[in-house]
Amino acid sequence: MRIGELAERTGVSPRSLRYYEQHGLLSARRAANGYREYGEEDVRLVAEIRALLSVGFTLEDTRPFLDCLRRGHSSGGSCAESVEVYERKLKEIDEEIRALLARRAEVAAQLAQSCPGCFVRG
Amino acid sequence: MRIGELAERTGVSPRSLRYYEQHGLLSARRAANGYREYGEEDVRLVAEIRALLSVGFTLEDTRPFLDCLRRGHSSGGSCAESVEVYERKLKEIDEEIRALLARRAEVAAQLAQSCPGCFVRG
DNA sequence: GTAAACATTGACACCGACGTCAAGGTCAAG
DNA sequence: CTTGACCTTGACGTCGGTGTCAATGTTTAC
Repeated sequence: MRIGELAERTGVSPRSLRYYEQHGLLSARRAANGYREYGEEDVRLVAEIRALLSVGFTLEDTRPFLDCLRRGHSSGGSCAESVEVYERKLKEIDEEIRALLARRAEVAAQLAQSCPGCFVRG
Repeated sequence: MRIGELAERTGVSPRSLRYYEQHGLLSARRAANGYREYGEEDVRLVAEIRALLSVGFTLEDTRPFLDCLRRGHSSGGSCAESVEVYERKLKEIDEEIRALLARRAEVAAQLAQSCPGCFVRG
């Protein structure tokens, strides 16, 4: 399968696939003419990348999951390294939520001060 | 007062002050030599910018607050336009919080599936 | 007089995941 | 042979608020 087909089957642009490869997340053997050649398993790898990106992981975060799949695991998250990433991300998200709640309180307080009549639900 | 003094008094770099001016948030008359000349009121304006940036406003968001102060109001938030910005920001923050909570749930669910033994507080 | 500190404008660098364009090679169908 | 669809690499643009450097002019202090 060449890059166009993989792109179509995964819904990911060729540009992105090359980008993933450039960062060592995907690999492809080359045909005689220099074209990238992918196998069926790459569809799964790309799907894993997208699933993780969609929940806020960075590309770098996805690396352990791909390694895990390549090692033959049926789930990318079933390796120790992946679990560590999960837990780190949960911590990061919790921290972001806390920061946002604090910001919300500050903004609401400023609004209340500037505009005593304005009612702020929350 | 020249830019260096204003920078020192507000704790904002000269670079940032020029950037604010470039985006029409601050203005300065020019001395004969081309140097920017600021007045006392600019200290207040810069403080307003920083206060708002620190709670997550963009530079553009601060514009109504500065206009409000220039119109003579003692608080930058006591004009209708500013209140609108406050309310918009609260909505944005609430939306971000909701999105983060949703992401957290997704990540926790993925982790639970990959690693049934892992306990996730929250 | 001269060095240090300060001012000016302009422009590049950063971060991340791409979109998009450029300039070209490859290949199947007509 | 030609058109057009597909592939290649390389490089710039995005977004925001600066840091930093360059090259040059000004003021201040000794």
